Amino acid sequence: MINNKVVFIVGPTASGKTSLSLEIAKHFYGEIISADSMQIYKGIHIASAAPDEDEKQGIPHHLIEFLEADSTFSVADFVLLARKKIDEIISRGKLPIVVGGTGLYIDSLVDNIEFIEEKTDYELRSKLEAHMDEIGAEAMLKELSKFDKTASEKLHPNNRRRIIRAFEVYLSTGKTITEQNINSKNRKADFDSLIIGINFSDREKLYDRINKRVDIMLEKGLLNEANSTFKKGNGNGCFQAIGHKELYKYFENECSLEESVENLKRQTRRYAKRQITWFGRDERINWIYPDTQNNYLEKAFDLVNEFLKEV
RNA sequence: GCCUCUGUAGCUCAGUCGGUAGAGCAGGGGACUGAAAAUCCCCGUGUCGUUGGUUCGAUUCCGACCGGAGGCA
Repeated sequence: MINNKVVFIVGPTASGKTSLSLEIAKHFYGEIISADSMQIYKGIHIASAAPDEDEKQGIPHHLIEFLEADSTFSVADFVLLARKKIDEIISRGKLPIVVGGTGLYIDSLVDNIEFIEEKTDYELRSKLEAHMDEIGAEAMLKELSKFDKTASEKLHPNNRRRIIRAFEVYLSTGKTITEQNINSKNRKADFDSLIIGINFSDREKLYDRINKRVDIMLEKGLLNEANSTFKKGNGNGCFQAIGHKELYKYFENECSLEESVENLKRQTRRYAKRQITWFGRDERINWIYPDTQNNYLEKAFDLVNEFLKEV
């Protein structure tokens, strides 16, 4: 009987996911699949904290730095690619380890969310954006309520992006986003998941790590890297990444380097907080705390061992 | 040493003609199904420097003391 088992490692940025995943990969004969919406891109190596060749320690890494900077990408693309990688790794008799901080990607994979065939229609999207600019978000919500009351009641008028998405789905498929969301959960994943979460009991410790990591990024040449994307960004793809856009203000002489760096650190801290909120609601996650458990690595190994023993 | 200004939320500061106080930033909580490192929502109790006095009642008025800034010698 073939065991279809996948280990997930999640947690906020700078919590130590990469090094934990390497330890587990070495110990359990695994390969790593990144579930990170920014590490997929080329050109932001430092800002996205993608592992260097020597950091990878010979462990195969997948879905890292393979997309051009301005390429569009979506959760649906991620799930498709990650599924393929999981199957490949299992067929090689190795353990797939999915590592990342993008909660939406992780959940969609774990819960086997089935996305519809239709690709994103960017033309339709910009038309809808223009339409919203004209008539306003409130009016759009009212229109939405005519065909999808559930969605319209859940959406806040300021959340323009999601209102537009609700229209996109309806106009391109004829089904409401509410229906689609229900249909997307018809089948469970055909693999078993163990989710390990890393977090710090003391948030300040995590924030310290974030601040220090940004300093290290600067030493590694973050300014040069950011300068190479400066003025190329169209707000899509990797240009949304925290790490470059905060420095643009400095390049434009709108603030000092120090202010830019402080802002960059703050944005990263806030991002970590959002990640903690996202993962916090998932009761399947087995949390480990490096700052208060000095045997946290053993604990993680135990979790994986037990998981692999299960039939 | 004397004079003036100042001490209110983690920070910068409002304010109360005496009825125990509120903004911005920081921070916290939450949502999340094709842009997700994105997008969006909600949240302000603090010995009003300390201590005496006046008062029914003081953070607010008066005195002293202790910090801070400036001026005169």
